[in-house]
This record gives sequence, C-alpha cells and structure tokens, in this order.
Amino acid sequence: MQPRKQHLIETALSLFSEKGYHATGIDLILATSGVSKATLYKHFRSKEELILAALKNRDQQILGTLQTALSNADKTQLSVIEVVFDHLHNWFNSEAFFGCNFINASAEYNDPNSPITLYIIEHKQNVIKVIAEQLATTNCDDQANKVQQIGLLIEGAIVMAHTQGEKNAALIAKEMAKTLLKIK
Amino acid sequence: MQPRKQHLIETALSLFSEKGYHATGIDLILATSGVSKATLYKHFRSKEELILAALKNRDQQILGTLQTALSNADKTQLSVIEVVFDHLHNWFNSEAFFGCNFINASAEYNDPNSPITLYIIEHKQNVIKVIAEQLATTNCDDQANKVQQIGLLIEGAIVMAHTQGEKNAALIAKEMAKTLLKIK
DNA sequence: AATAAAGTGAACAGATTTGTCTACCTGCAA
DNA sequence: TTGCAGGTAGACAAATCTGTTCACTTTATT
Repeated sequence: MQPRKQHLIETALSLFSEKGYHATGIDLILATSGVSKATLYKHFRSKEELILAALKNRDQQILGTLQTALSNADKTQLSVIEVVFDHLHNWFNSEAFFGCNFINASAEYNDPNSPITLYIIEHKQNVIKVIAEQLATTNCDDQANKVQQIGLLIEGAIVMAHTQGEKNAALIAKEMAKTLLKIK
Repeated sequence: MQPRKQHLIETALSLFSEKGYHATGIDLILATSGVSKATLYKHFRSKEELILAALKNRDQQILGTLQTALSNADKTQLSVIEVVFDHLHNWFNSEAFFGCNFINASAEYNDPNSPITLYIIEHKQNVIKVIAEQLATTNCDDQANKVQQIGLLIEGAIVMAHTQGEKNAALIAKEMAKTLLKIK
C-alpha cells in the first residue's frame, strides 16, 4: 500500500472518530494529513470511498487486536469472557475513545442499500464470528444464543461508556456476562 | 406553544431521526414543514437551538409513553421487566425506527461541553430514573446495580436492532434481564 | 543522467450551508 | 378603520462543501 494513501486513511479515520463523518470535511483531512487534494482523488473516487477505506482499516485493527487478546485466553468460557471485556475496558479508558466507528456511522447513514450500511453489518458479524470461534474451543452448550447475548452486552457497554462517560461499563457488562453464562 | 413552532419541531425531529443531524439542512426542514425561514429564525436563534428543542420534544415523548406503559405494570420486578422490554419491542418493530435519537446525536456531537452532549446525558438519566422509581415499588435488593444493568441491556438492544436490523433484540434482552434478576 | 511515477499547490466550478433582511400579506382586536 | 402580531416569499451574504484541472516539482529506478 502506498504510504500517502495509508496516511490519508489513518488521518481520516482519526478525524471521523472524533468529529463524525458529515462534520469532517475533505479539506480538514487534507490539511491535517498534509496531503494534496489531487492525490486524494487519485486514490479515492469520492469521500464515500475514503470513508469505506477508513472503516475497513478500523475493522482490520479491531479483529487483529481482538484475536491477539483471545490467543492468550484459556479454553474456558470464563476466560473468554474475561479477555473480551477486559479488552473493551482498556479501549474505553484509552486516551482517544469516541465510541464505536461503526455504531457512529450507522447513526449518520441510514439507507439500507448504502455500501457503508452494508459494511457496518459485515463488521459486526466479523467480531461476533471471532468470539464464536473462540467459544467453540470451550465446551459450551447453547453457543449461538450465548454469542448473541455477549454481542448485545458489548454494544450496550460501548454506548454506555460513550454517551454517559461510564468508564466502568465494560466491567459491569463482564459481571453480567459471567452471571448469564454460569446459569442456564 | 405556537402551532407553527411545534410543527417545525416535529418535522425537524422526524428528519433528524431519518437522516441525521448534520445531513439534514435547514432548507429541507423548511420545505418539508412549509414554514418560512424568517419564522424559523424568529423562534430559534440557530440550528443548534432547533436540535435541542427537537431532542427535548423526544425526551418528553419517551418519558410519557414509558410512564404510561409502566402504570400498567404489577408491583413485581418481573412485571417491570416485561413492560419495559415489550415497550422496546413495539418501538423496534414500528414503521419508523431509526435508532435512538440521543445515541445517534452523541455520534455526531462529541464535545463534552456542547449543550447537545449535556442533554443526551440528561435524557438517559431521566429514563433510568423512571425505571428506578418503578423498581422501587417492588421489593428489590441491590436496586442501583440492577437499574444500571437494565440500562445497559436497553442500550445494547437498541443498537443491535438498529445497526443489525435484529428485530428481536428486545426479546433477547428481556430474557437476559429475567435471568439476571432471578439470581443474585 | 534520463525517464516515469507520484505528489504538490492553487485556481476554479458548482452546489449547498447557515443565517439576515426587506417588503409584503393576512387575520384579529380595539 | 386602524394598528399590530404573526407569517410568507425571496433575495442576499459569506462560508463551506465535494470534486476537477493544470502546471510544476519531487522521488525513485534503471
């Protein structure tokens, strides 16, 4: 990947996270990255293409760090839960936490046929899939249901952390997950 | 309240829900409502003030319908859970569901000092408070924790329903809430 | 050293943004 | 009938938006 293109994607992702997608103009991305407008439109046909590239970059980031974290998990349900929600906890308490890029994007793009909307759904499925695979290495009954529940807890924790500034949202969700998995 | 002003607020709320806040221009709101620009700026000093009025309107709507629904609940924890999540279920499956206006707004406005951000937090507290009061009429131990958990489940269900089109998100969350409250 | 690829800077177009202002209209009440 | 409150229509300003184009420079490779 050309370095200028990658730099553009990373700058755009950072600005989109902080300010939102419509509110971040092309000119700001160019000024911040120091890239010229002609170069941007050589690599991307439109702003939407740049948004998609930024989301794809973020998708890969998330899947990568999640898989790395999970590679340290024991093959027990409890350990998977611990790793997933501690991972979230670190994110929520990192310097630059502006909520989930995909949840935020879905707030701005509602058209069900938009490539952005489609990619949001794809990303959420990717995350769920990684957790499901790890859970499958444990002896876990009713797996499909439990993964769905964990997914819901993750979304709830992200939103609670972002909209209400509740920095312990991941720990709250972790306790809920433990309770839910222990029983049933 | 002047009828034109109220009409403006309701049109704006509807468009903000569907298209987002930045993506909805003043001109579209005026064309849709049939109100003139001069009238808008007589009632509101800026677009931000109109956004705040629309959010306030939505806040009142939500608190009103939630309280009405809860007034039919028995004084048991189980009944409160049933009412809250069935209420959500109806919303998710209604014709015009575009996610939560406040979650969506927090995706577009990240400045912690913005009046919009402050109102988002206020709204979430209002909802929690209504549920907490109802829960207090039941004999419920560890109430503060349980309310927080229910709040997290609500957020999770809304996001799952909106971003993934999971129409049964509220029912999934309801089962989780039942399990969580039964134990502990 | 020559060539080709990649990037820059700036001007420009055309549409769209929020917000202001003026002139006019309409219905109601004293 | 006079006057006023509330609304309309539309022009206008100034900024900002995405996207295009062109002439020039830098960088890397051979």
